[in-house]
This record gives sequence, structure tokens and C-alpha cells, in this order.
Amino acid sequence: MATIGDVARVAGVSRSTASYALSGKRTISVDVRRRVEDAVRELGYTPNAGARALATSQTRVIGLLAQFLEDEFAPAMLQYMLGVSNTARELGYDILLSTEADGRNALRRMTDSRMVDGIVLLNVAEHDDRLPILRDAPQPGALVGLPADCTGVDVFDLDFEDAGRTMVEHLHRLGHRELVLVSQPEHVVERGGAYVWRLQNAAVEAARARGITLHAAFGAAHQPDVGRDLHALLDAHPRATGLLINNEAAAAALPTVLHDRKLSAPADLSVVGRYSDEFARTFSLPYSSIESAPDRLGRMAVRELVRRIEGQAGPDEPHLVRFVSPELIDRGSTAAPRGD
Amino acid sequence: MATIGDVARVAGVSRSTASYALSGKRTISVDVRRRVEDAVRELGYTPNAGARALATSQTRVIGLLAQFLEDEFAPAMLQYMLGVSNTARELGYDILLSTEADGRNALRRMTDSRMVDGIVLLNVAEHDDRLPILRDAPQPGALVGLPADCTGVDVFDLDFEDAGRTMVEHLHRLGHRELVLVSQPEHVVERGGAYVWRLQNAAVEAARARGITLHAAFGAAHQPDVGRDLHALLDAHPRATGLLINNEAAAAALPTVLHDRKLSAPADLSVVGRYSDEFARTFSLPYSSIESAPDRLGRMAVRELVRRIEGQAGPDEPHLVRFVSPELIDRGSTAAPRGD
DNA sequence: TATGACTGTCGAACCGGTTCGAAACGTGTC
DNA sequence: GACACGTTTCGAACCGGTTCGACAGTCATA
Repeated sequence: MATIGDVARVAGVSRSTASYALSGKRTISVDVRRRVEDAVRELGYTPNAGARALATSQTRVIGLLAQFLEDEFAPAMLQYMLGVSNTARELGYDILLSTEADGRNALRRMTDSRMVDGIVLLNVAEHDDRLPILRDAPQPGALVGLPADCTGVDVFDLDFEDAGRTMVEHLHRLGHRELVLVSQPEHVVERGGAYVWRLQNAAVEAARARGITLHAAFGAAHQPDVGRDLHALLDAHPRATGLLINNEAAAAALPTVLHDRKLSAPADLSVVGRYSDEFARTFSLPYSSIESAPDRLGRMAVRELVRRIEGQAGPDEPHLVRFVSPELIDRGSTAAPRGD
Repeated sequence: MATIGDVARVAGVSRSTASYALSGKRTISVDVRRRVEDAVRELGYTPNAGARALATSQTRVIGLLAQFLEDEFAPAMLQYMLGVSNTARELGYDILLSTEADGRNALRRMTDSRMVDGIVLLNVAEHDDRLPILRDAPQPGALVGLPADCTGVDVFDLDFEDAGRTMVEHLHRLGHRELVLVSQPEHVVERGGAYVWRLQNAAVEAARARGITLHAAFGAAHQPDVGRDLHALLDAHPRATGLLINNEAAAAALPTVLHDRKLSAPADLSVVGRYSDEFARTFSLPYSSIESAPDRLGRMAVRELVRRIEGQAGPDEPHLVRFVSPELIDRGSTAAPRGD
């Protein structure tokens, strides 16, 4: 494999000159620059990443921590990963991926050994145990998900409170007076998935303010449990005319459940979910939904992270906490309730 | 950040001694070893990955190339990725992930700059344009998916021919005489997704050998197109009693389609798919299926790759081409056809 | 014709590890 | 007491880049 020494020899210059010719950090005569570039082509030279990282303390790699936990719906996570990965590449960075359940280990390994210039954390819990480690690390970090304490990191998340309100308002406006909300499994909440509460509390509050009934419940993350949960909920609240879904597995299971009950949306039941458009297409979901914008969130996180890595953000520039406003995508699954 | 020089100073030894004490590659007195280990703990020392890579020419990183192409079903790919990632971690390797559509670029970048010790290629096409690059690279490569030319790499794939035969045999044995097979989009085939043909040809041949009818067709990769495709197929072949599905999007869309047609499996139609058990759970699919074993294939690929990286495979040990035998998971969606 | 400024190039040092050869030391043998 | 030997440690070189300071050459200016 060719080194910069080989390039220099072929071009008839010193190693430092070759380096400067390639980086452009000092003025080099056009003649020499041309000879160096020819040598690079001739030898097929590519700089050794390890050596460059050692010399510059920059790797041009971003660490991506995605935990695939029990009771979590894997395909939803994929969309965030792709948003992060694709944006990173556009900005000239590669992705070091960890799917370890124990994210602390992975985080320490990546940061301590200087394998990465920065870190993106997905699926952040309210008291995420990876955060103290990330704050102590020399690399900057960006989160997708809102923790209790945002100091020292940039934070991006959907505005789940607004999402909860929007769902309720939308159905209230159509005339619905009794709703059911299916959230993520209780387990996810216990693990600190605060976004579940944020949406739910706002929905409950919005319903109370409008004097309508909202039954909130958890749903499992897999079949067949989540199907049973949905049946049980619909059995328990036969007068409910609207269904809110903040649970990807439940959304994916709903077509079959409605089929079994011989119900259609919106004729028999109005349905609003919270998932991305890409998710809806993939899972063949015909229900209107609050766009969860995983690609956009991933993109924002990486953009800001790279700004910090490259020092375009001032060293004392305060960290961001930014919420994406929910947008309701109408797929025609809501209507006025049947007047019976 | 502490370096091995700091460790050596605190322990009162030379850098080389500290290095040997940690690697164990030369005998070191227990006293010195203890002092070095204490210093490591005291300083929180972790070796710098770039420096180590430069010195040893080993990165302990595996490159993972996953292309998310148009007309491909993303969640199916995720399972292969997780199989690879988790196995790599178990063996002490990290994953450098590329999701670029142009895999050649990513591959060249990773291999030329020595960022990785080895490469895993997912979703390999018959004449995959990444293969020539991989063969020229100094790092070993493992594929999931069968190309026309397997020289120089280890190859792992499901036995799609056996899968096609098994599906047909299973329904023939139950008494079905007219079947429909829905394959991946034609576009996937044109791009070189030979596994589609392998399954389809074997199915056609198996049907011919048994004197039964098989209508083979392509299906789209997304809603609502794939739903339309399924409807059209069932309309076109009203006497078919069995449905074979080699298309994840079609499988995911089938519950809704059957609902719309007021059909149930297996009462009105026997259904056999080709997807993993994890996929079935995630997508709430109640149909029997040929297990596509993505985790197992990913695991096998990484295992063999690491064996080569670490030189446990002899330098001239021939490369593997290994097929996983299909296993039919019975979820009760097949039965004898209705005798009407 | 010396002076200073500017351009283009080079040599050496450095980043933080690993590894080879040799040195220092204690031990046992003749 | 000279010698060989095994154990433990050290110094130096090396991996392949980047970067700083110095220096030679050119040109305009005083």
C-alpha cells in the first residue's frame, strides 16, 4: 500500500511538501502540485486513517448508539439510524455503530479510545445512564430524545406534548367525545421513556379542558400480545369513537384487529397514530398520523454535532434543546363519529 | 488524556515495559505488572485506537455495507444488520456502517484508508459492482447473498432453491393444485437480485414435476402499489387455492388485502411466506413461512470473517460458499383446499 | 548593493502506540 | 573467578501521517 513517502519520492519532493500539496495549507508551486497529484493517481494513494487520526486527533467518524431493547419496536429505530447515517455521509463523516444493549460500555470504548469525533445517542431515556459518561467525554454529543437534564449536549426531539394535544383537538373538532389512547408498553415508561408520558399527559389535559373522555392505556410491543391488548381496550370502551395510537407495534397490528372485529376506519372508528410517513408506507398503514420525523431529527442532530466538532459553534456557544412541531398527515382515517 | 507514557512514568518503568505488562507478550515480574495495572486504573488509561492501528495495522473494526435501495424493503435489512453487529461485538469488533446507495465509494474509502480489518456485504447482487473492489482489497470479505462469482470471498445465503421447492411441496401435499407466487419487484431482479429467480425457478420446476399450476408474478415493494398487485393477482386467478410470498412488503400488506376481500387463511386461501420469525412478530403476520434466518446468516458471515482476519484460517484455506437450509415455520395458515 | 518581504521547499519533531535487540542482573556450574 | 544462562527491563526504531521553524531563492525597494 502506498504511503505519502512513496508519493513524495515519485514526485521528487519531500514528505512535508507532498502533504502540503495535498492539503493546500501552504502555498505550493503549480508544477510541484501537479507532480504530486500525478503521483497520487499513479500509486492509488489514500491516506492511512489511523495515522491521520493520530496526527490530527480527528477521525471523521461519528459514533451512533442505538439500543435495541426488549419491548421496543426495532423498525422504528431504523429510520432514525438512516437519518443519522445519511446526513453524516453527506458531511463527510462515517458511522461507527453500536447496537449493544449496554450502551455505557460502547460509549466508553468509543470515546476513551478516540475512535470518534462525536456521539449521537438515540432513544434517550429521562435519566439515561449513558449521559454522565457522555458529559465527561471530550467529544461533543447530540441526542435524539429529551432527558431530564440537558446540560452539555444538544437535544432534539418531537414536541410530544403538542402531538398529544393535536391528536385530541383534531378528533374533538370532528365531534368525538370519547377516545382511547394506546401508549407504549409500561415497561418502556419504567425504563424512562418520558416521551410516552409527555404525549399522554398533554392528551389527558386537552381532553379534560374540552370536557371529553379519554381512556389511556399501555399496549405491548409485539404480537400476539398487542393484538389482544387492542381487542381488550375496544371491548372495554364500546362507546369510544376515536383511537389514538402512540405505539408502533399497535399501529402495525391494527389492520388485523379491525378486520377481526369487522370494523373500518373511519366509518366505525376514527384513528390517529404517531409515526413517520415512511413507516406508514412500509407497514401499509392507512391511518392519519402525527409525523414523527425521524429522518429530520437525525439530520438535525448530526448537523449540529458536526458544527461543534468542526468548531464552527463557538466554544462557549450554549447547547440547543430543539423540538420539532408535530404535523398531522391526513390519510383519511378520521371523520365525524356515527350518530347512533 | 493519559497515554502509555503517563502510565509508564507513574509506574516507574519504561514505555515498552508498560506495553509488555499490558499485552503479556513478554514475561514481566509480578511486582511491575501490578504497578502498571494500578497506574492504568489511577489514570483511567485507554489505548488510543488510531495509534494502535498505526502500530499493529489492526483496527478491530469491521465494515458493514448495507444499501437501502428504492424498491427494497428496509426493515428486512435491519435484521441482517443486527445479526452482524451483535456477533461482531461478541467477538470484540466494532462496526463501521455504510448505508450509502453507492456502495463502491464506501467500500473503497474503508479499505484503502485501512479503517477496517474486514468487510461484510449485505444484499449481494448476482453481478455486484462492489465485488471487484472487494477482491482487490487487502482485507478479507464475507457476503450475505450469492453472486455469480464467489472467488476470493466467503459466501453465506439461504438455499432459495430448496425454499421454492419446499413451499410448493408443502401445499401440493395438502392437496392444492393451483398456486400463485408473488416475488420481489421486477426492478430488484433487474438489479441482479438473483435469489428471486432461484426461488421462483425452483418453485416452477417443482410445480411442473408434480403436474400442478403455478402462476408467478412480481409485486411492488410499497403500499399502495403492492396491495393493488395482490388484488389483481387474486382476481386473475380465482381458482388458485394457495399463495406463496417471496416479498416482505406483500406479506406485510396481505392482512389488509385479505380483509378487503373478506377472505381468511387458511379457510379460504393457504398462505406460505419467506421471512424471519422476528419479522413475523414485528409485522403481526399470522402466516406460515420459510425462515430466512437473517441473524444466523449475519452471525456465520462475521464468524468466518473474523477467523480469516485473525489468521486462524490458513492463508490458502479455500473460501466457503455455505447455504442455510430453509425451515418451514408452521403458523397454521395452510390447510387442505376447500372442496368446492 | 544591502535590506526586507515573500514564495516555495525541506528537515525534524511529534502524535501514541508496538516490537526488536541488547543490556543488566542474579544464579548455578566447572 | 570466569563463564554460560535465564529473567526482566530498557532504549530505539518504526508505523504514516501533519506541522513548525528554518532556509534558499526571487523580487522590489531604499
